[in-house]
Amino acid sequence: MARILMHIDLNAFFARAEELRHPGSETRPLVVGGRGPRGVVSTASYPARKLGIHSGMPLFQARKLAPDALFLPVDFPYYEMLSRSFRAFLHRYSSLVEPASIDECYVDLTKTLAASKDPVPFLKGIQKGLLDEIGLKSSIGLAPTRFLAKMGSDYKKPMGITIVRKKDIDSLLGPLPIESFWGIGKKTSARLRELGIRDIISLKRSLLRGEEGTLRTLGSFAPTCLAWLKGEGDDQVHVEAGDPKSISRSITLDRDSSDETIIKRKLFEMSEEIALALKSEKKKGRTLTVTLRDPSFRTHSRSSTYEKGLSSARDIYEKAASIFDSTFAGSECRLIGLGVSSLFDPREETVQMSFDDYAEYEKMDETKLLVASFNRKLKNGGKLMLAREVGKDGNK
DNA sequence: TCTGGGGTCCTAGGACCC
DNA sequence: TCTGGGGTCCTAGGACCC
Repeated sequence: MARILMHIDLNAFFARAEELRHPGSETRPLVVGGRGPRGVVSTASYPARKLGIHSGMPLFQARKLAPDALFLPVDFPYYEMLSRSFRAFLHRYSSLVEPASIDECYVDLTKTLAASKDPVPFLKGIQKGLLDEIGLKSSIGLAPTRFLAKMGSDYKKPMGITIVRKKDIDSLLGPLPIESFWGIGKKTSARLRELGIRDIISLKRSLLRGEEGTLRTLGSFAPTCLAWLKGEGDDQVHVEAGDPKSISRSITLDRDSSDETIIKRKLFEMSEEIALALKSEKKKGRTLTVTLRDPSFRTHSRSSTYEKGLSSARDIYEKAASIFDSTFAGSECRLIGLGVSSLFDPREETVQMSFDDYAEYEKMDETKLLVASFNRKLKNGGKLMLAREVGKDGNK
């Protein structure tokens, strides 16, 4: 049976959050942005957007466009708090709520709305509740798949409600510019435009015809795009947050530098933060990557993998410094970054086979050998067991 | 005074193994 | 001896999203 999914997006979330604690600011342009001489706009309020200010724009440009706007620094802990209220609010309507980012959620409303002929009043109730109780503005998409629900919530902002039924895909989404397709960004849309594909319906037609250029441009994404535009594809809402795949920190220096003491101090600070984050996730990381952005904005990275994994700030820093010394020493640096990936849970790690283990291994029957070979492949993900062994070990 | 920061996923080439 | 063919892991870079 078709599912009924809602995607709900908080409109200009950071800017709205600041309006709530700066009474009287709602009618004037408000810009939330980073610090320092190289800061960029994080979120612009709607009045600020009217002046041409948008996310990612350097702050000095935004100041030129709107010298009288209210410029405020990003305050993540405050937005996180509002985001928690937002999610708690949604849980009143469904137990199946999946946060997609700090300001958006997917909600499975199949049970709630299956019998409903007109879901609009229900959705308006959600919007009104959010606005009255928390002060947040939202837009909503309702559809049978995640992609269509997401496209729906983007269709009309702020405070929009868009229902994307399978039969309405072409008429509703067809005329939208190719840039608005979720997953197709600047580079790909520019290439598609060169092929004459300017809107979503021409993309769909081109995919249906199997045109070479389009298939080549989209690569492995092509079949997914076509499925999405047919109303197929992912319709699952995942309640449990997945484990992180990587943890990283980076900092853009106020001005370019090749000063080793400055850069190494940054590496050290980032090592400490990463170690802390790893600890709270109860993870270790096997691969360490040092990233450097040069003054011409080109990004370079060097990574190294350590079989036993890294977790302490000291280990991370020592390895990071050695990677830096061997490849980037003396380089002029705009941004320095550090990250760990190939994360694993050390408690689930299978141990190196000892000689005794090996003797045991020799005596195993064929099924056990198969299990053992699986376990060797499951490098960082737990351990496969024979059913009859499960009880023996206590749990899992 | 151009262009933040934290993520995910994909690609392509090389090493290594069977 | 003109050159196999998977499969997996690692690395570097890129596209994209919020």
